[in-house]
Amino acid sequence: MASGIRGPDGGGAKLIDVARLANCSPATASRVLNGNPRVGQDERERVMRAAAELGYVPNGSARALRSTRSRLVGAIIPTLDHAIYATMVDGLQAKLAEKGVSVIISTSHYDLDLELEQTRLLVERGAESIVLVGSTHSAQTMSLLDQKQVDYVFTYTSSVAEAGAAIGFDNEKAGAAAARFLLDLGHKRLGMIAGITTNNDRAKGRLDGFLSELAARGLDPAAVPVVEGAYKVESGRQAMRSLMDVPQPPTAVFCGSDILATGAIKYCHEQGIAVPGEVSVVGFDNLEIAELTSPELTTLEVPAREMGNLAADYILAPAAQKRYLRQTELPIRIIVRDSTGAAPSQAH
Amino acid sequence: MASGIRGPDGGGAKLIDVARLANCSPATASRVLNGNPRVGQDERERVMRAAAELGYVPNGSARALRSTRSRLVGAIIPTLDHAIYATMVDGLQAKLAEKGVSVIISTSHYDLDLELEQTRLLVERGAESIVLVGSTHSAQTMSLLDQKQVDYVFTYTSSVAEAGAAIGFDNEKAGAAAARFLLDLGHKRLGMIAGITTNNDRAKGRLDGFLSELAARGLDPAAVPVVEGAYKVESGRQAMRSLMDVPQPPTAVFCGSDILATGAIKYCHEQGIAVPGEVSVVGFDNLEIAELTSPELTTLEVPAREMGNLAADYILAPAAQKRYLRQTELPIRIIVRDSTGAAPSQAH
DNA sequence: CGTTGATGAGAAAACGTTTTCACGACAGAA
DNA sequence: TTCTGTCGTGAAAACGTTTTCTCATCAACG
Repeated sequence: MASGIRGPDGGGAKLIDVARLANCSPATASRVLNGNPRVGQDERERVMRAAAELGYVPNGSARALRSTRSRLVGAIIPTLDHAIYATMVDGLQAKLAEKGVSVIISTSHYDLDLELEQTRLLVERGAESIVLVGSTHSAQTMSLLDQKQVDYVFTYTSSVAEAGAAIGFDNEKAGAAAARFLLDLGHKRLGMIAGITTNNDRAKGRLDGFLSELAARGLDPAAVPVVEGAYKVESGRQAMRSLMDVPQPPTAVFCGSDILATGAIKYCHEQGIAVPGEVSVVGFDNLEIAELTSPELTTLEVPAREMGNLAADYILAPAAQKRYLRQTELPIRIIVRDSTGAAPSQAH
Repeated sequence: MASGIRGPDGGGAKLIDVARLANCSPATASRVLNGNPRVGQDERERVMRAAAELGYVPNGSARALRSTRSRLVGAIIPTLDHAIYATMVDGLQAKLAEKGVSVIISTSHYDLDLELEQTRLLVERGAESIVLVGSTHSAQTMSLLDQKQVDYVFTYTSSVAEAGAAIGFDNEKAGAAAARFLLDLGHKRLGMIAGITTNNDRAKGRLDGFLSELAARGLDPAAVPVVEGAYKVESGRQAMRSLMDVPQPPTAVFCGSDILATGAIKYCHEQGIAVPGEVSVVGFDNLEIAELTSPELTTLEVPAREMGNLAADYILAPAAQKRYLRQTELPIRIIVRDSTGAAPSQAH
């Protein structure tokens, strides 16, 4: 009881215990542990040894409180159940972990009010930056971030806000690229299975880009059948049915996600509709499953991991460099496989 | 400059600002905001109004420091790139978020030393509980958790440590169930494509369970061909080749993951090997892709989301109840689809 | 030899909460 | 009336760091 020093068994040695054992002040111990160079060689070694001996683990809350740097980043994504988001977070986390920054994750389920709540919680936790998906967010969310001076990054989009960054791609260009690809194959009757566009600028962008490219090529966008569906195989299947079960079905269908495309192809199999013989199908995302369907899926590649990596780079960049990184538009490649082909010659 | 109160524009109103505006002490303001009932109705309302007006967001670091409760949980998984883990985390996060608890995520890439490092970081951040995958962890990791009194939960396993909890299933039983299923179909020549078993008690358990069930049924486990592969489609494909490209190939192959099984089936397609005509294939996980292969995949269902949910329940449970929840073994269902069938009649 | 500047170290304040303690008011019991 | 107990409130300590001062010491310089 004589000594106030808690042993390694005590549940938690504190900085002052390290200092005592190293025979120096807490200030010096702190400097050593934070790599501050203004400290002598012998002190440094004594402190390091003491810290190791006590199994010292700093208290992050105290550190964050005093230094106002939490080394915490928040990420709010719609769901982890979709590989496209999980992979982005994986890339984000991997890059940040290298620099000792941790990621708090939360899911919004495409609900902007929930997103606001999650944002508030992340700000409360001291997140220094927050990664968001897309560019559509509630005004309150944005003003909260603004007010609390929390840096933020939009992903999966290239449209940047006044502040913050956008690391992603242009969904409209992507939709247009899909249209162009199918038109160049000679298709005249096109359709689209889009993701739910409500509060989802990515799904909306792909749809808009697709339709305006068709318009630019002289087709009437109003005549193009469009069905929206949640990102589930089954909704892709049903959407395909409503698209195909008409007198003059489309000869090419662009899907806002590989999941939807997979469902669409599944429906074709069931109905004996030849892909790409009767109908070409284009997906979006280039998930692992795109290589598993038969025929293998033509799709647009989304650089999910790369967005995560680049978001991390932006977050870690010194303030001076941020302005050069804040708007990063990644190219979208089209991966041509076997689910697309030339338009069938007029059958009807 | 007269007032010390920072407006909502100031970047951050503090508790004392709220108190001033509400004309009370910080102590009272704190009590109100934490739902402490011992405070008058009128005070309560004044504080709530003041907090709302200032857009007050508490400082989590200060709160955690003083109260020693961070409301933070850590999760260390091998990778987010595998749906089985991403879904578990999704389930975990969803349940915890309901109670205002945040999840810090980090990935170990199946490396126990990396895991130790991540653990240290999570402890430093003040994580009150840590969710781990499997039951194989470095001694240092376990002693660190023990020493710092951090509660922990193993998942994807049913083997519990001295302390902490295990929420999962018995991988050996699962492997045995797969063996039994195939044996009952009349198969005599079995093979297995396992995940990498190094440092992976789940992969090892499935393999062990599979082999010992075969032994129990009179087959020689040493004669059963086993190939290990990383959880990639391509390694499943290659593994299947080395299994099938022999004089007397197995008539049934158990794969430690649907990903591997998918690769196996892909190889069979390429080689014109009939599934399940010539060889039956069983997967593991019941991923979404199990319904997308042709034939659709027979597989063992892993309750990933449920494990996440139950881990959250355990973490949130009051200490008194924890002992009843700490060992939860979930049943493993076998989902019979079309990739399995009776053993072919002797051909050779 | 006195002055200056750089260097290494410690004392103490500060970060923004929560919590303990103490106190006054007020109600009910004696 | 006086005592006892409950209730609502505030003052101040405490949480474990980092950071700002301040102060020696010592080398270099004029």
